[in-house]
Amino acid sequence: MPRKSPDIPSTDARRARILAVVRSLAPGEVASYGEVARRAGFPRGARLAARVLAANTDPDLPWHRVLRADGRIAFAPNSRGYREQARRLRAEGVDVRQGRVRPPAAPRDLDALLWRF
DNA sequence: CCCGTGACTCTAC
DNA sequence: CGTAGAGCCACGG
Repeated sequence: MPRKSPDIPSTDARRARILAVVRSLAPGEVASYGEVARRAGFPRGARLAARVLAANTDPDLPWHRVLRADGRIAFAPNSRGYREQARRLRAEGVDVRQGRVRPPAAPRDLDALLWRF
């Protein structure tokens, strides 16, 4: 018999897609919860991504490469997870300052680029 | 079924 | 930079 809703992926399927994206992050590469969700196909699934990580048990999952949209670590400052995440990121050469990862600098000649039109 | 609770995000002040 | 509110999604009571 036909399935009830073939179009909307089950919660399990969503969880799997989210995990796949997180696992695809290379060492030293970081992404926000929202970005992870988007890559997995869920434009508004930031909270979903967070939930999936919170429930994860796989010790090999690179969960530490996922941060808030502004580059800050999501855990409460100085909490267990906070310190652990900062430690893991630095171990990969990521620059973490005040619980925050340096955002990519804008191109120096961005203005020239825009005004050249 | 309503309601509270997050490893969230965006927009307005 | 900081706070407040609203939207968002899955879960558990």
